[in-house]
Amino acid sequence: MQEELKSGPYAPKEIEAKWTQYWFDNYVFELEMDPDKPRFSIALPPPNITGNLHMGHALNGTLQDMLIRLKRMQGYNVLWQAGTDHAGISTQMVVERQLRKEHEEKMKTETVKKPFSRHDMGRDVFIEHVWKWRKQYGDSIMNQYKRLGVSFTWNRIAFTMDEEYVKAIYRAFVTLYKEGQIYRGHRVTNWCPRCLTSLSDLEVEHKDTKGHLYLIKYILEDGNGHITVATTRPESIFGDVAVAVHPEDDRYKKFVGKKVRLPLTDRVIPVIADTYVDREFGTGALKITPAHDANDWEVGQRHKLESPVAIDETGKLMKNDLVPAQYQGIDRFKVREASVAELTEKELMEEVKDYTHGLGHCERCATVIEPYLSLQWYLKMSELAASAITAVEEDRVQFIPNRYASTFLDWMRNIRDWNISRQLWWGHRIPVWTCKGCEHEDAFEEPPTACEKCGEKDLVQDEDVLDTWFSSALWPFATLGWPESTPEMHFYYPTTVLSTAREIINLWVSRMIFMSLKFTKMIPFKHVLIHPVIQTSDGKRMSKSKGNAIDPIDMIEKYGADANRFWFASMGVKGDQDVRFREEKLEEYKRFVNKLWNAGKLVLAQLEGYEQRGVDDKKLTLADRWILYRYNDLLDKLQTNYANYDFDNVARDLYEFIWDNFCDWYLEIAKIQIAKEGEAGGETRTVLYTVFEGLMRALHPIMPFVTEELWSHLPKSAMFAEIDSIMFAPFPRGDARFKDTQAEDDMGYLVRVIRSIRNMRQTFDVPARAEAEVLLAVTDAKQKDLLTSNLESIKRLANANPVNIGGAEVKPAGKAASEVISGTTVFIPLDKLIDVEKSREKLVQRLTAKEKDREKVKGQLSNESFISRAPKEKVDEQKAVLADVENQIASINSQLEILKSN
RNA sequence: GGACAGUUGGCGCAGUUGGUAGCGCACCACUUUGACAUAGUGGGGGUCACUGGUUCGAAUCCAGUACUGUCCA
Repeated sequence: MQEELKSGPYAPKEIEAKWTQYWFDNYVFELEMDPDKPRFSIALPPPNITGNLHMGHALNGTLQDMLIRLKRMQGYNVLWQAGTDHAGISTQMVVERQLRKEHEEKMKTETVKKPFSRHDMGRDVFIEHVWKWRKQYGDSIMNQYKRLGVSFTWNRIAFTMDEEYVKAIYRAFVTLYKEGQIYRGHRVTNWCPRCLTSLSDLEVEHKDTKGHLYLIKYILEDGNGHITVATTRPESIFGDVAVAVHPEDDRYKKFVGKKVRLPLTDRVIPVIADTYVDREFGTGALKITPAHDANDWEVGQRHKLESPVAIDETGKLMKNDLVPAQYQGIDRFKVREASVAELTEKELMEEVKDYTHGLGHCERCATVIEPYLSLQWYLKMSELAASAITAVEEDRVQFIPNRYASTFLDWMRNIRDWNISRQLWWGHRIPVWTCKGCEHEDAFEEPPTACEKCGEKDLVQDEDVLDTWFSSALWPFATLGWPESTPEMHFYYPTTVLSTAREIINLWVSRMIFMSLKFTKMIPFKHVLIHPVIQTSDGKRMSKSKGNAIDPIDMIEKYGADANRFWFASMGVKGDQDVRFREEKLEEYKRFVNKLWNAGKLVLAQLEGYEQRGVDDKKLTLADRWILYRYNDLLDKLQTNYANYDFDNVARDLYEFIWDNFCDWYLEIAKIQIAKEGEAGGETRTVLYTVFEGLMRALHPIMPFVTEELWSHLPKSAMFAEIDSIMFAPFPRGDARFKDTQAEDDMGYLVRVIRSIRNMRQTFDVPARAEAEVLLAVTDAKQKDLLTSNLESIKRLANANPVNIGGAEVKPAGKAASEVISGTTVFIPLDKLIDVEKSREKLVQRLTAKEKDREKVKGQLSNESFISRAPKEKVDEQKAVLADVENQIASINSQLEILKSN
């Protein structure tokens, strides 16, 4: 890989393609299990096979990759288990849509007349089609991940429908079934009339929807008046079995036990009392429709009422005795309109109020959920939830940020039994068979050939499939081969950290915790990182349907993977719950990568023919000592910040070090030093090498491509002889030997002197190209020494020449601008001063600001309580500040004087 | 309705034990010197949402209010 380093600006596309190819060609993503090494493992939240890489994936992928690359470099054996999820509903919808389209094409040309139905096609044929689709498109998201540069353990990509994975699911199901934890129940569930399946509570999205509250009169059977019932769903009236009031509601007490006539039909139903009724809501009287409302169903059970179904699974009114003929087979929303008209006409509608309420929608297709009475499989939650609650309460599983632990706990403590069945074909079919002979029912890991009880061969398998989340709940251990006792399982389980979005805490994280505790007796991961959600630049949720989603692949094309990754890192884990996407940020980090690239070119040019050796402390200049100190300080901070998952600080510290310290100051001074050292060479090139080479390794987890490219061109010491990629080079650590706060102070002084000269030059409009004459009056011997030994730097970085250093008596003959820096007076003679007015304005402005500062500090120092009660060091500090401000004011004033006399 | 967050220069954000408010973009001025104009240098710009409290001292701690957002019901 040693062709020439490309000249010109950084070109991410080529370099990314080159190294991706290299990494795959060199099998760098294979699993290693060295018993002597520490372990680190992450299970990637498996993306949906129908999905494309979105911002959330890219952000989460970057954060995990940073950890994986860091740990790999720190000598850990790492496993990053990636793969995809079969996504029952989504995939079935996508394939059905495709098949329907093909079918409709056929309808145009052929004699086919009937519209598409998967039922006509048959279950087996349909599933074959889904598999075909999965083979063709199911891995596209994994390929998109490659563009981001993630270092998955690529040879272990898993899928929730893999043969081995399926075994885990059936083992889990059968175990729970045999323990009586899984049961079949007749319940009102969330039903999607479009997807024709039940959904769990979490797959229902509550959206505030404008609707109406209808106040409908239910006439008493005996003709003596009526009860007005409030409802949002008049079309469900045909499924009513009672009117319920609160037992202590004085308005309605007298009606309890009487009967009312159901409007629009002749049926007579009782008035019952139940504390479930909220007296404040509507009129305080509720219609009870057990088959179409989960709460009503509970009321119905308590009062031993029937549960007649009035709306079918497609959302149309039933064709039965309950429903008047004109409404039978008509869609629920049409019937709502029509029945409202009819009620109004018959003067049974007392009032229609505008009413906004949270209405459940199918998460996948946005259809309004129809609560529907049906037979479903449930997993009991009380026992499983208890174990997960304990694990989090005892901090065995920790959330980061910690506040999400309570989100988790609140949900777990109020959890209801989990509906795990879906009326779909794509997924893991429920492994329960019923004997046609004796009706004996049981669950099996392998399909049974004959009834255990009566020997009958004709057995029928349940039609439903399992909720996709049931299978993903096993992800961290099923991917490692459970229930088999595999070496991978022993080596890498429990995983170290799970990184995901907060919206998935209940849906997935909690379920992995209790499933893992149940089946492996271990927690699935120690830490749960919750990362922010990326919104649009105006703070809206990105969604494909709204068309406002940003495609991360487009952004990688435009700005490069490294720039994108750096932005993701800077968003980190903490901070705002929501992060707004702004393309300008990518622009900024693209420039940052380019800056690094150019710095790299300079460093590499200087290191031509350089042979690596250790730093000789005795030969170091101030700038050398300073940059080594800063560099090692950076490494220490990286250590801490990575340990705390403070990705944003990791990114910020690197950015500041590279741009502000290394490029702006050290590189500029290094050029001067190298020119001076000549061919013989001093320590500059060693320092340059030490810092830059280490920096590449320190930066690699965030920006794998540019660092790999630059590092590959650096001369290597023997230590790296066997290492063919920076990703296996050791992550650098701080070295206490380079801690040098004296260098920090001295360099700070030097920088301030240089800045003072630059500032005065521009204040007094000294042309940028002209060298300015500078006089430095310095009394302190050490300062004098510092200035003398760094004279070249001052000259070059402030474009000053000649620079004369003298004692307190030094003073320019003519007029001069001056400023006092830590006791040193900086003079610039101003014989050829250009624009007096402009300079005066600048000085006056600065004076005003300084005077404001002075008043502030003076006020503080004249406050007696401050003097007496604040710590002495703080008081002294403020006194020093005042003296400094006074000095600066005097200096500005004297400069104004100079202008006056000009 | 419940819970949790956020509110700092035009925009996006840092600010970890309370002690003269920082960064990036944008803006103004100067500079195309041999890593980089995707750059360098200098500069302007904020009573830290509001109210009250604790303290010698509050962006920082406490209470309340307003607005924004997320999750749950």
